[in-house]
Amino acid sequence: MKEQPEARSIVFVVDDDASVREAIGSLLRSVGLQVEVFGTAAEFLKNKSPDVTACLILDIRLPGVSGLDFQVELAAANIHIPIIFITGHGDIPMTVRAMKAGAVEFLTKPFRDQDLLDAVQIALERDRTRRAQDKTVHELRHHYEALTSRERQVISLVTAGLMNKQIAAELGVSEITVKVHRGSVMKKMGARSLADLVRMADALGIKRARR
Amino acid sequence: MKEQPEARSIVFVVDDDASVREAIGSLLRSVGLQVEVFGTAAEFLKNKSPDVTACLILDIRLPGVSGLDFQVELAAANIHIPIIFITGHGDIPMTVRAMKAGAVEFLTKPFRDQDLLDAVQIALERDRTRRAQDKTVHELRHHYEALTSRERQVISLVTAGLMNKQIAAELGVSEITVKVHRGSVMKKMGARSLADLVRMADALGIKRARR
DNA sequence: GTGAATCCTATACATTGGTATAGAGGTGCT
DNA sequence: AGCACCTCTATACCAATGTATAGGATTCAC
Repeated sequence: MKEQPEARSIVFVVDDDASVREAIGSLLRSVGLQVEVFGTAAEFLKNKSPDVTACLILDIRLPGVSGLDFQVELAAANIHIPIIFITGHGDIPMTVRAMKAGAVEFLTKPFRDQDLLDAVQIALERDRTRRAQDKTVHELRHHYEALTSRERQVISLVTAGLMNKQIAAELGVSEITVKVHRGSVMKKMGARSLADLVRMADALGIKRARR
Repeated sequence: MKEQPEARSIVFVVDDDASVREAIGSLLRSVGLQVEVFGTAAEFLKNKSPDVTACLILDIRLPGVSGLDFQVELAAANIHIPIIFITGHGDIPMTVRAMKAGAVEFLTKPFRDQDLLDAVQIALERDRTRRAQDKTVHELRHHYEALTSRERQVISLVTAGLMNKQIAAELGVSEITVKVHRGSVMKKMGARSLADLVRMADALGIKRARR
C-alpha cells in the first residue's frame, strides 16, 4: 500500500466553470491530493464537514455571492479555512481586499500549475498550524470550564503574580482557603508547575480579576 | 498653542514625480500631519533617522530599485516602517507581493484622498504598536544581557517549571547555589514574581536549556 | 600581585507554598 | 429530607523558596 503524503487533507475547489473545476481537480489529484469540487458557495457549505486539514480554492466571480463576500461570510461563521483566490478578471482593489482579509494567494488566470501547487502547500500548512493551535486552546478552555467561579478568580490572581496571602486579602478569605482553591486549579487545569499555569492563563487570555 | 494631534509622527513620501509629492504632501499637511518627501529611495534612506512613529508612502515605480524591491531591502535592513503603496500602473502580482510582504495598503491612482488618509492612520497606528512592543522587548533584552551565563541557565530552567532541587541536579550544583542565582535573576530582570519572570522569558523566546 | 567578577557552598532563619484530614454552612435539585 | 457541590475554615505537618552572612576557588584584566 503506497503511502499517501496528503491523505489526511482535502482541497476544496469552488468555481462555477465546470472545465476549470475539472482542470484544477485533476492537477491536484495528479500530485496525490484529495480534492472535492463545487459549483457554488452554497454547495460547498452544505458538504463542508470533515474535520481535517483543508484549504479552499475560490473563484472571485461566483453565481450569487462573490468570492470576496463569501470570504467574509466564512470568517463571520468562524470558519477559518485558508483561501486561495483565482480569477480571470480581477482588479487591484479586489486583490487588496482579499489579501487584507487573510487570503493565502491571489492568482490570475492563466496561472502556472506550479504556482497553484505552491499556494496549496502553503495554505495546507497554515491550516495545519492553526488547527494544532486551536486544539490546544480548546482543550485548555475545556479544563477552564471545569473550574468553579472562585477557582477562576484564584487562577487569575495567582497568574498575576500575587502571593497566597495577597489573594486571600483580595478575596476576603483566609490564606488556607486560597491554598485549597489553588491546589484544585492546578489539578483541574493539569498544570505541573506555576510556569505552566501562567502560560495556560496567557493562552486563555485570562486577565487580572477584580474583587 | 494649538495641539498637534500627530505632532509626534512623520509620514514619509517617496515618489519620483514632484507634482505627486507635492499633492500628497499638502493633503497630509492639511490634516495636521508632519510630512517629508523624497524623490528616490536612496534619498529617503539618507535622511531616515528620527526615532518616532512613522509610515512610508511609496510609489511602486521608482528610479533605480522598484518600490517592491525597496520594501524587501528595508525588511532586510531591519527597518519595519509600515508601507502604503501607490501606483499608476500596477498589476495583481505586484499587489499580491506587496501585501504578502506586509504592506498596509495598495492604492491605484487616482485614489480618493480619504482612502489615503485612512491608510495613513492605520499605518501610523501599526507603527505605534510595533514600537511599543519593540521597546518592551528591547528593555528585557538589556536586562537579560546583564545576566551571567549561569544565571541564564537558571532562568531557563526556572521558567521551564523545574524546582530548585531539580535545577540543582540538572546543573550539578547544590540547591542553595540555585537559590542564590535565582535571586540574582529576579533582581536583575526586575521581576516581581515568578509569573512575571515566566512572561519575560516567553517574550525573550528563552527555551529550556540543555545541561 | 591586586582587584573585580563569577561561581560555588554552607549555616541559619523566615516565609511561602502544598496537602491531608475533618468539619461547618449554603445552594440547588430531586 | 437527602444528595451533590461549592465555599470556607482549621490543625498539623512537610516541602519549597528567599535572604542574609560568610567564605573558598577561579578567572581575567591591569
